[in-house]
Amino acid sequence: MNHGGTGTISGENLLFLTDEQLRKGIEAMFFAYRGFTADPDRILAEHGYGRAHHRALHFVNRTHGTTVNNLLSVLGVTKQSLNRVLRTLIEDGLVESRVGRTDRRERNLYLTEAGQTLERKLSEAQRERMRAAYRIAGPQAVAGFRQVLEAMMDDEIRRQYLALKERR
Amino acid sequence: MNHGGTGTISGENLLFLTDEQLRKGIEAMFFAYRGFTADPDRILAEHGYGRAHHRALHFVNRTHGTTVNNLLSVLGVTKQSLNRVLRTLIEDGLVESRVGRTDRRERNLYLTEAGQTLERKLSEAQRERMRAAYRIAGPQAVAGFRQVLEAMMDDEIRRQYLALKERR
DNA sequence: TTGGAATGTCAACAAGACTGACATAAAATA
DNA sequence: TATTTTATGTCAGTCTTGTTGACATTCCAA
Repeated sequence: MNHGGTGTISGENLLFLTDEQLRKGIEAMFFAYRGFTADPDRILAEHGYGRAHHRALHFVNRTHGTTVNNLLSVLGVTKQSLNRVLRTLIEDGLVESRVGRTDRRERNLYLTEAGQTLERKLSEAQRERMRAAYRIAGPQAVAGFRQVLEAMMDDEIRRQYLALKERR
Repeated sequence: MNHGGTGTISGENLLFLTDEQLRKGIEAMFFAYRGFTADPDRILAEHGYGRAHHRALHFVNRTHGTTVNNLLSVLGVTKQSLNRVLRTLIEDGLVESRVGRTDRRERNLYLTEAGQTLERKLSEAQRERMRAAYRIAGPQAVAGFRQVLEAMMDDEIRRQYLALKERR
């Protein structure tokens, strides 16, 4: 059985990919994702919302005026599922849905003042944890973190992620 | 507005932590987790199972003879929720539940042959994606990846993760 | 020996995902 | 112009997986 060190000397590239190393990565991903969502989850619960609402708020804020269809492909859920979430957010006055100018079938989505307030609160909590993790791990680790995550995405999703990443 | 480079020169440690950088990390985490679960999800669906079953199989395999209580704290769900999943796995002959020897209130959990077969199939699919991502990103990136993930966990969870990590 | 604590099971419910069917309005096209 | 396609929304029903509450069993310590 190979040792499991994370040496950087070339030649270890093969030894490196043991099932043990991979398993650790898998478990780290599982446990870290729990931490990743923990803080927003607490805030959402206070408001009677769930993770689905957070995702919608995040991406509406991210791309002001996005259409429902656009949001669907980013979130990777069905329109029925998204619609339920979106409807409550609109009813509660956090999201505004305007009929499209050029194509009146479309709905352009925007956050209201209240929506922006909640979104900021959620993302600030999530950023704070990410910031702490980044500080502990250091710049070089962060670069590696993002590289591995990007390589882990499905091709189609990575395309969307990269397009989104460059915006603004 | 600061530039967003991931430079390694010391002194950039502060510039580095812009909201933009943090947001990219957050979105990368979100999209990557989808990829992370995609392959097992497909296999599970064929068998009529969900992610909860995968998690149970993984950790029962990981720590043979573990108790229900032990599993609960690792998985972070209620015992009732876990019990439903566990019951179907036992009924389907993938998991065996033996009354504890020293404490007969406890149940010790084991994978059967069939359980091991499915677990291997699932973890092999997940490892394969992780392996591909690791290969693309390189050894140094992987080290950083794990460092950031570990820093992102809740303290209690990290404690469990590290204890689990050292096993075997 | 008895009452509390630990462990596990059963029942009922809720959130949020899914599919399928269908309605409406608008755009695109034949 | 008539027809088809597209974008969106809604209703109904199902499934997974989380929740709480109630309860049975077992162990241990007062």
